[in-house]
Amino acid sequence: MARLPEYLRALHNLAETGHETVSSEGLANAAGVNSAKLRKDLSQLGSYGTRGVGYDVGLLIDQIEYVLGLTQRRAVALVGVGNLGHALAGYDGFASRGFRIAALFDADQERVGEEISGLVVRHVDELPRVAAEESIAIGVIATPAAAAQRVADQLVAVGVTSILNFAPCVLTVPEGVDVRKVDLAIELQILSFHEHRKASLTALPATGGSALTALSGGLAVSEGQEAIGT
Amino acid sequence: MARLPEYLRALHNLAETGHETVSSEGLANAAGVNSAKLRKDLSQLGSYGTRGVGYDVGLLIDQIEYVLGLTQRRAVALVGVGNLGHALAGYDGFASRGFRIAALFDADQERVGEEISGLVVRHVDELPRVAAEESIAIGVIATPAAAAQRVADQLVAVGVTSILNFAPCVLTVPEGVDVRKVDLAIELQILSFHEHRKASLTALPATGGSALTALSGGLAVSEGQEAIGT
DNA sequence: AGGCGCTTGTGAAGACGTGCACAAATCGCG
DNA sequence: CGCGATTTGTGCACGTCTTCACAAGCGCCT
Repeated sequence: MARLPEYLRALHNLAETGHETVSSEGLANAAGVNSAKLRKDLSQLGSYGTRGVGYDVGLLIDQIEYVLGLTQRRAVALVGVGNLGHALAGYDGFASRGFRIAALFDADQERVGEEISGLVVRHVDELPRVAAEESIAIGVIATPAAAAQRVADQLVAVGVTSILNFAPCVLTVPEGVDVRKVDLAIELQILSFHEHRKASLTALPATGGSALTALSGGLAVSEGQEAIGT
Repeated sequence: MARLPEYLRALHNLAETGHETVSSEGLANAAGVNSAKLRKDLSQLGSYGTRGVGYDVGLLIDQIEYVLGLTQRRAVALVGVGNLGHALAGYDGFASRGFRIAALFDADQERVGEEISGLVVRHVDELPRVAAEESIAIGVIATPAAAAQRVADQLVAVGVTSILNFAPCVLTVPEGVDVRKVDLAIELQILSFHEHRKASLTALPATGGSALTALSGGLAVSEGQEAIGT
């Protein structure tokens, strides 16, 4: 599931603070989910918990890392070293969690040759040559939307089957290629929606008839992380 | 729903290319979703389509922007101008889609005073004063994980009720505060999982008995955007 | 005016995820 | 060795989301 990485992060935290075992309740709190859900998720991996005790932290980390395919350090190619690409190239969270940025590309000759945190930016047309040397598993697109589809095609052409897309557009890829999209503006717009909803609710606390407030009420329950705590 | 912003983006694209109306089929393709799903989503807003013709692009844009609360340009406070924060501060996708970065903060005195794309970085302790001047609607946390919870508390204290968290940790906030989390490393790990799955499937195409491959098969269907096209 | 093609809006069925509640299992202690 | 405390693993029910399929409605052409 998509929650496994979150569990893994929480487990690493626990391991660093010296915990040998965790109960599902404890891990669920650390990961921000329901304990029953967590148990169900972990039971899918094969049971690695001991009743009455909990889960062995180290063993569980190994298991999840194996399932996620993190036993091998995958090489990532990053295309587009603009504002965002720059930040991604320097983001140490990638290296510390099982990935290695293997190459940087851009279409702008101005940027080719620039060195960013130890890597030299190459022209995107050199992608086939570099891919032949290194086995690129994942491509990251941090270009403007207009260039994203072309870059995706180029990545697919050199054998990349997983793409992380930061450009605000939908990509068309052949079957068997996985695309995940991260759109920063969309995240803000979703928050804006909730703001708008909250403002409407406080403004008209009693009236609940309009389509808008009905919609808002229905959507409130789909919120991911809200009001955990105190 | 969380899909509305995606529809909005697609609609803006269509408007720029001169389209006056769209069919649900056309818009669904542009947004990468099923057409029935799109119709159901839009019907929740109140019916703004004409049978036999389609949806009026301009009208639909206005409607969605209203529902998302984008009629007012919301002020965003960004805390943490490290690698990622720097990029976010300069990201023009925010400004072009209804948001205004109102202030930049950091806890590091080294960074305070630095100017990034027209804004001066202030110390995070000045947050209350700035919040009193400008009505901050949304806070963005781009700090290391260790500092995130403290920053979240500070944001909540000055009245922020929506937070976008880029730090790899779960935040505890009071009821009524919405938190959305974006973790770049997790996105890569999910892709890695799919890579691992694909590799396992090609390696052992016939054997389907292990818990691992069973898990993988079940997860394949939960993929968001896969194999649109050709 | 009438019919035809196209598109929306929606009812119903199915798949899916979620959470409760409890049985099974393990450890520690007397 | 037995008992109680604790925790996992899971059957079951519920609500939600998704998808198909089709009736209702609209415009255009004759």
